[in-house]
Formats: sequence, C-alpha cells, structure tokens
Amino acid sequence: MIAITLPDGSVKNFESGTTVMDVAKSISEGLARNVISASFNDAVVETSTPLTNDGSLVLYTWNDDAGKKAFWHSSAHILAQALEVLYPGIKLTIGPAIDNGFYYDVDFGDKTIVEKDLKEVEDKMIEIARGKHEFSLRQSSKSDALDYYKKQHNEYKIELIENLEDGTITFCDHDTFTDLCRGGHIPNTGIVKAVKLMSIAGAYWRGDEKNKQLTRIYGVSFPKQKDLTEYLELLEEAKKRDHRKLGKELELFTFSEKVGQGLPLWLPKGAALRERLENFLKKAQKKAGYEMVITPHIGQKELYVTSGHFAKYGADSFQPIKTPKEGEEFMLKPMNCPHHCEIYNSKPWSYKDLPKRFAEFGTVYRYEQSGELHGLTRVRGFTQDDAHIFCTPDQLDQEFKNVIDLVLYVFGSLGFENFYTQVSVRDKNKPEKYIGSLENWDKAEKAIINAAEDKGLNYDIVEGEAAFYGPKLDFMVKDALGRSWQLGTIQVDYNLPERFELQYKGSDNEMHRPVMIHRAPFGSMERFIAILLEHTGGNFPLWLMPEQVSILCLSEKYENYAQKVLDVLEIHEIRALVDDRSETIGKKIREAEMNKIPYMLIVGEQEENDGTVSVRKHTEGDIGVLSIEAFANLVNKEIKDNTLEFKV
RNA sequence: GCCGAUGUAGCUCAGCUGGCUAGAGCAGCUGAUUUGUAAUCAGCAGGUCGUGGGUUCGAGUCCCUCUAUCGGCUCCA
Repeated sequence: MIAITLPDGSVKNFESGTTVMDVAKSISEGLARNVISASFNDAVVETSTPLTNDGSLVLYTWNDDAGKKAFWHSSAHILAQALEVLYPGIKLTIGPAIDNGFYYDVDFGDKTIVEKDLKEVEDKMIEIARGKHEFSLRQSSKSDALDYYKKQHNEYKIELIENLEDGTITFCDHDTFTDLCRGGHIPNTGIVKAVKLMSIAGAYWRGDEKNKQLTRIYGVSFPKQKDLTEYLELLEEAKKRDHRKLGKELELFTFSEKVGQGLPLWLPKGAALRERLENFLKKAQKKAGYEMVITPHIGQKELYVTSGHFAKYGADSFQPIKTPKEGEEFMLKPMNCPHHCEIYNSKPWSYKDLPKRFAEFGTVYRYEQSGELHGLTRVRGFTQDDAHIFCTPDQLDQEFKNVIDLVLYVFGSLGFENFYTQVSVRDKNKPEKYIGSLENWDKAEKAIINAAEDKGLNYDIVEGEAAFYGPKLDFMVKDALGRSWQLGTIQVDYNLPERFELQYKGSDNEMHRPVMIHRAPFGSMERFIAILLEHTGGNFPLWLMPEQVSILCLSEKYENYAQKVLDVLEIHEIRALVDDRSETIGKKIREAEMNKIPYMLIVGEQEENDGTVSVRKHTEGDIGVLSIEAFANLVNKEIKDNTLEFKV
C-alpha cells in the first residue's frame, strides 16, 4: 500500500501501481472526467502513470495553468502528427506549450508552407483528435533513441538526445505517432475539440541567429468550440486597444514614409499629452533633487569610442555624419550618458557635492532592425526621460532605493498596477558581451538585488538581460496582447566612470571614482504613452486628457453662453472646447463619446437662463445639471482625488 | 536582417476565376435644417488601386523588384 497526500492535506491509501486516473476516480466521477494532467511530488506525471511510492499528488483540470500547459503541449504532438502525414519527410524539432497555446518548430526542407495550407492541417488535427488516441510514455535507452532519429536523418533530435542522460529518455506515443518527449500529456487526443493555427513564422534552431531557420507554426486549442470562439473574440477586443489604432483615431501621432521608418511625428494633441507627462515627472524630480540639463543631439565619434558604445553598436548604428572638415565625424546620439559624463567632468567635485543628479528629456536615435519596429514601442528616434546620478559608493544604496520610489510613484500615478520587476544580470557564460571588472559587476548586481529586496519588490532575476556596461532593474508591463515591454529602468554602472575618468575629492583628500546610476522611470516617452494607451484604451486619467470637456451647443443661439462657460472653465485651468457646429445634439454627443472626451456639457435655453450646464459623463451618460462653478469644482476635485503626492 | 501575411479615396472596407467611365459608408465641401443626451436631409467633390518593371489584345486582379505596415524569430546601449 502507498499513502497519497492530496492538496487539501488528506491522506488516502492505495494499492501500489494505482494510476493517477484511478486516484481521481476514487475522489469523484466528475473529477475523473475533468482531470487532464497531474504532478506527483512536484514532478509532472501522466494521468496513466502508476504510482508506486508515497507522495503528494495534485490533479489538474483545464482551469489550472498546468492543465492548460499539458493540453497545449499534447496539441503540439497532434500538430506534429498532422504535419508528418501531410508533409512526409519533414524533420520535427521541438513543440512546447506557451502562454497562449503552443507551437512546433519544423524543418520542412525544400518545401515552404504558407498560411493557406494551415486549414488543411487544422482539419487533419481535428480528425486525429476525434480518434481519441491515448498518449502513453515509453522509456528508451539513449542508443535506441539515437538510432531512431539517425534513421530519419533528424540532426535536431539527435542533438537534443546527445544532451540528455541515458535512463532519462522517454518517447510519447499516440496513434501511429511517436516523439521524443519528457511527458506531461492529457489522457487522450479526443479531449481536444477545437484547434486554430494562428500563424507561421521563422524561428532559429535553439534561438541562435547563426543556426538554420526553422518554420514555426503557432496554434491554440480548446476543450470546447465555444472557448475558441471566445478566445478569438478576446483577441478582436484587444486589437481595439492597439495604441497604433488609438493613436490614429485620437490624433496623437503619425508616421510618414517620407520622413522614415520608426520616426514618429507627434500631432498637437499627442505633443500636449507628452508635455503634461514631462511636466508631471519634472515636478517630482525637482522635489527629489534632480537638476535639468540640456545636451546636443550629436556628439563626436570619439565620445562613443570612449564610452565603449561605438565598439559594441557602431556597425549597427546610424553611421557617422561627415563634415566639410577632413576626418571629422559626428554621430547622432544613441544615448545621453556620455554627454552627461562630460557635464560631470566640466568641473571638479568634492564628496560634499554628491550626489549630483542630472536629468534631461533626451532624444536619441538607434538604428533598430527594420523587422523590430513596432508602432511607438520600438522606434528609431525616441525621447528618454533620462537622468544620471553620480554618487559615492556609500550613497549608492540609498540613491538606488530613492529611484525605485520615484518609479513606483510614476507607475502608481498612471494606474499601472500589473507590472513586474526584473533584475537583469549578465550571462556569466558570455563574458565577451560585457565590459568592466568582475568585481564591479558583482558589486553592482548585489546592490540592485539588495535594493529590490529592501523595497519589497516582487522580482525575477533574468540572466543575459543586462546592458553591456552594467546590470539593471527593469519595470515590465504587458501590452493589450500580453507582450511584455520594459518601461522604467534603473541601472548601476561602474564602467562609464572609469572610461570617462570621473572623480571627486573624498574626505581623505584623495581622488575617488563616483558610481553612476542611469535611470528612466517612463523608459521612453514613446513606449510609455503606447502602453498607457493600451492599458487605458485611450481613457487617460483626467489630468492627462488632451480635451477634458466638450461644450455642446443645442443650437447656435447659445454660442455666446457656451463661450462664457468656456471662459469660466479656463479660469479653473480646465481644458475645454466648444462644439458650435450646425449638427444635432445627438450627433455632437456621439462624436464626443467616440473621441473619449471625459465630460460633455449640453447648453441650451434652460442652462443659459439658470447659469448652469447639463453634464454628461463619458460612457456613463447624463449625470444632471450643475452650476458652472460647481462643475469646475467637480472636475478639479476628481483630478485632485486621483493625484498621488510624491514624498521624498 | 530572417520567415509568413498585407497595402484600393482622409478613415473603414467591396471589387468573383484578368474584360465597359474602380464602388460603398463615414469624414470633407455647398445648401437646407436650429435641434434636449450615441449618426437630420439633399447635392457635390475626392483614387495614376504603395513603387518600379514584366506577362497579356487588355492588369486593381497574374509574375518579379523595391518600399511601408502586421504576426513571429533574432536584436534592444
């Protein structure tokens, strides 16, 4: 007999060799019907796995992430089988579950598969699924496994097997199909009722650009047709929040083929929005002891040779600008730090002067690969809300924590709650990617982790994500489609101070190197506004709205009164405009609603006589009649109530 | 940069297997209407169908180049 502990803490005894599914059945018929995956002693097992020793068992259904993962991973097996049937001779590589579905990477050899072919593959998958074939895991020796794939000339699987320990190698069989696999499947193919293959993409073998590019097929599957329909509707909804669509509709920004790829043009409303965001941050920064500086958009090539950026990125940057003078070369600035280092170097400093905090909304230019450009989130010209803090090693900890507070204040003020933080450290296996001494890297990474820990941030440490000169603390936010973007960033840097020979005189009357913190709470104005658009769907906080109020005249007879209302609102610093077109009130309301104007004021005979306005709130409708003053107070109270105070 | 897809009026989209002067709605302009909480009516104007080449008696439609955009991969100072 073996003792199985269930998640509720209860312990049940079973015959040794009882399968996971048998345990489920002993609990309830309903559970047995719905269980699709399980873990035993924290390791993923099949529902058909016989249990032979004591341990704790967790059963998963479609409603668990682990259940979905097994479901989608199993769907990848079905996809692979369908592809093998339809395209004999292809080489399979890997097919994992991802957050929203699954993919399979395949080497199609000389064949190319295009989107039109996917329907046929989907149909084949459904046909296979309907066969209700059981998934079963089978042990294999390393040599048998290698032989199997050598016969198929599948160099990818051979490479995978070569990296596995003999004795740990398993295959998963279902129907006529078999695949190298460590396990985690649903009981049978029949549970998969709905399949949608989403797209085809190229993906490099093992994620390395130098390797062969495979064909990746993305798909998603569900236990009910209805779930698929809902999922596709959800995607449609998400598209409505796409910042590129909203940016166009709300007239915030645009692009021009003539100006160039990845170079956004800010329209008046977008520029005004951006200015308000900048002023918001400037105010907080002033409180936090920052000083604004201004530096040019170009710098001599030598500046970037000194910083190390030229060696690292020079070949992939906008190329140096030549001048009439022989041998003179300038570069568009790809970052502000070298300029700020030279500001620091403009005079000698004492330890009593530090920390110095130089801030600048600095526009930089990076020649991003054409395939990387993406609306406002990845562009070639953008403005960082940059600052560099030069401090003594003793001050580093406190300064870093202060910056975390500032970033949290910025995120809080704009309603970003669903962000996560990432400590981006170096990949220790690729030292060639980084500059600076190991000692300094260790110090910097420790400083960041300590600060994150002290501030109680929920962080992940991600290797290989550091900048080449130092580790970072990144504040990550997801867009409408669930893709993660780095917004705020804080970086510790011991390297640029070396390279620019920054120094200060210590209390010991000796010269010392300051430490540098790079930081940008928004990250870039472009990306921040993009993500803010996707989060709010264009319904920004009231204080940020380009137009807060639209005054709608019932007819032209009330234009004078509308103008008077406008004047009063202006005195209260409320941004409003008058819609005095010869249109029906219904149409004016409709357009104001579509333009996401937070408040609409309807003015007609009654309002003019009483000195009031009839207030309609965006998406909520009529909220009644108020005096002009009362309405102005309402707006300003709403703004005040939703404004956080920045405490230093 | 690589893989796949898309590009028709300011915007959203029709235009079947190549065939008369390329269509619609909204926006715009002109006029009428003077309106009470999500579209008043009528008329007018607007496109060398992303670019360049090719196939064809004939190309928005088929083929190639380039360009931009979209979904991924890689990259992201």
